[in-house]
Amino acid sequence: MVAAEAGVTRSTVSRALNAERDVSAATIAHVREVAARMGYVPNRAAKSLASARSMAIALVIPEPGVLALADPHLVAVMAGVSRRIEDSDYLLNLMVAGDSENAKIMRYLTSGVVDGVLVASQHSRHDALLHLHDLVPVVFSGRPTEVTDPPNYFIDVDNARAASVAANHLLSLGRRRIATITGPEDMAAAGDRTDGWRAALVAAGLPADLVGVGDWTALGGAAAMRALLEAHPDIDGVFAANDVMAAAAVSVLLDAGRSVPSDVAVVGFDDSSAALSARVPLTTMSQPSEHTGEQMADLLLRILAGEDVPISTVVESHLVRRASA
Amino acid sequence: MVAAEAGVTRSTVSRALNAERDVSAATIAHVREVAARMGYVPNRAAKSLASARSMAIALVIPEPGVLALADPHLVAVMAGVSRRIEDSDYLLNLMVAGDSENAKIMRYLTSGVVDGVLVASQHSRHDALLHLHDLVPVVFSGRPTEVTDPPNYFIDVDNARAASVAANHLLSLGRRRIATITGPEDMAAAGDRTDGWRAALVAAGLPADLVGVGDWTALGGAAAMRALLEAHPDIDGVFAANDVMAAAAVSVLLDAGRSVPSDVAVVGFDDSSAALSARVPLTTMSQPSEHTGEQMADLLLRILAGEDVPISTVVESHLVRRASA
DNA sequence: TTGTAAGCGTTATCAG
DNA sequence: CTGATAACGCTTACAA
Repeated sequence: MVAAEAGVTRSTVSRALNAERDVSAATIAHVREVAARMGYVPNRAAKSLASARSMAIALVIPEPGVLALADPHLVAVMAGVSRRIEDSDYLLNLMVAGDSENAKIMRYLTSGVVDGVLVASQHSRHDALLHLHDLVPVVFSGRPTEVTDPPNYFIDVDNARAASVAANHLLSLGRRRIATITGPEDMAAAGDRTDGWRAALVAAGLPADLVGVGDWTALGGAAAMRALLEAHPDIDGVFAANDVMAAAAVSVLLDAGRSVPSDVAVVGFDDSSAALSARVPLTTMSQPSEHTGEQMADLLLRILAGEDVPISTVVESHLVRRASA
Repeated sequence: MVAAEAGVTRSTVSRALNAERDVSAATIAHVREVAARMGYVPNRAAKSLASARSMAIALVIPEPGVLALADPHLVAVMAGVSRRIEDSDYLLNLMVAGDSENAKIMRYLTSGVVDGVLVASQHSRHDALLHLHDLVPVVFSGRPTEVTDPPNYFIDVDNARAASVAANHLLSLGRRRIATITGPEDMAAAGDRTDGWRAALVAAGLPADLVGVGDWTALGGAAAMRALLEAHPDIDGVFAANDVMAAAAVSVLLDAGRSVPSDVAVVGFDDSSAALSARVPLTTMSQPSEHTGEQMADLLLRILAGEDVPISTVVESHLVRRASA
């Protein structure tokens, strides 16, 4: 460590640069001055090897790149995480994990380069992530697909309840043939929303038979809507599990000559930017996406600091009325 | 290293796990079997400290989080990078760098945790990145704002030429009051596009006075369009420096009662997803965004492998005609 | 408050 | 082909 040319030993330099304690103020100032002048940057690998901490946190998005980043909810979660981590001492590593490189990522996450892991949007096919917490603290956004023995920390809305609220709103509008466009079947949040929608219809004495499986994307949502409409032209209400699919559904409906909301009322989920840029502004279930991200980061930071935190945190969701329903 | 319990020394384990050479096939098989059984994951910090390589690459997006991820061009670049890196031995670290944490990021990039850096969307206010290549190989997407002494590697379209093509297309449509909505003034690509637009108008003997400054975002594009329209109601053509702003401009025009393209013709840039989801499908200058990402990654990988590569790589752009012009 | 010295978990050099 | 042994650059008791 060349900075020892400041007239002191490496230990002192280390202390001056990090601890701020057990060193005289004068030494601190001097060492820092010299370090700055020499453009010294501590080697992070050596640092974490010696201290057994990396001061880095990984945010894992287990989705093929492009897909994930087209989802405003996920992007907002990322922004929240990023903001909260920024003003901590930790550094954020964003990893968009396509299916292929899952093993690679797992190896990375367990190799000691990160002190904690944040997982957004977990699918059941990525169940390795569920057991990652044996080796490093993990916080999920969205209920994990499986309850593990030491349970996983997570932040989520009450998806089933929120979906029921959405379905009930459509019912209160007098709709009787209410379909749902779901998220991917291997995600807990998606399943919960479908369950909530079904419960509301059943409670109203209606059959819950109109289900189109989507995948959060506009393409998937449009395809589901088209199939639904063709098989059941009498549809008069749609609850889509996110705004992106809802917006796509609105497009399909309009193109098919139906008016929204008079012929078919549509409710989305997320209250994301997609809700406002849809051809008909969407009525939707709000979800504090960015706040969720901040909460995830905050929780992890606290776990890392040794605090005790609750396993699950429920964030609020409520109906936001706009033009589509 | 517990795996030494396989009956050999650490050295042999290391060789068996990495090199595949200087070890007998039998030993390799045995060691790997034991390692797998024990769930052994090499410590990455120790590894890079000893080998002086991290096998990681950083992709830096020097934009405040949300902004960047709302830009389909950037997202596509990211996807391309990600794809190319995935099937290399390197690991990708995505860092969205808000203004605040610039120093933090610079320290990270120079601390030896990454072997190379990819920079998307560089602004002149982030000029520290321009000199990063003294310490670690760097490849930019988009011409850097400044020519440094050892020059920086970059991939870009010929922005000025492409902008001229766009402006000339509007001219060929008989438009005479052609405005431009620019990108942020501190980005080279944005400036080049404005220059190209200006050159075309001047060559046609027209004044190039209608300039609205945008920032790549829908909000910025809409604001610029509104201001332009108010100050110059006679506008009959608009060249927006990206599709997102072009789409926003179309919205503003329609809401102001102008029809597109009859009253005002609009040309965008990128040929991104935004071009198709605009209220009037956009005529735009294509840019192979995802390919650009792949090229960036490829170039860096080759530099890392010790190959000689060209400083600048120009990718193709051409006019894509749709409804808006 | 500062120095000394022992690691941290790997790779790499050099013998054997 | 394999085993010792010395780094890698830093932190951290433990002494001084």
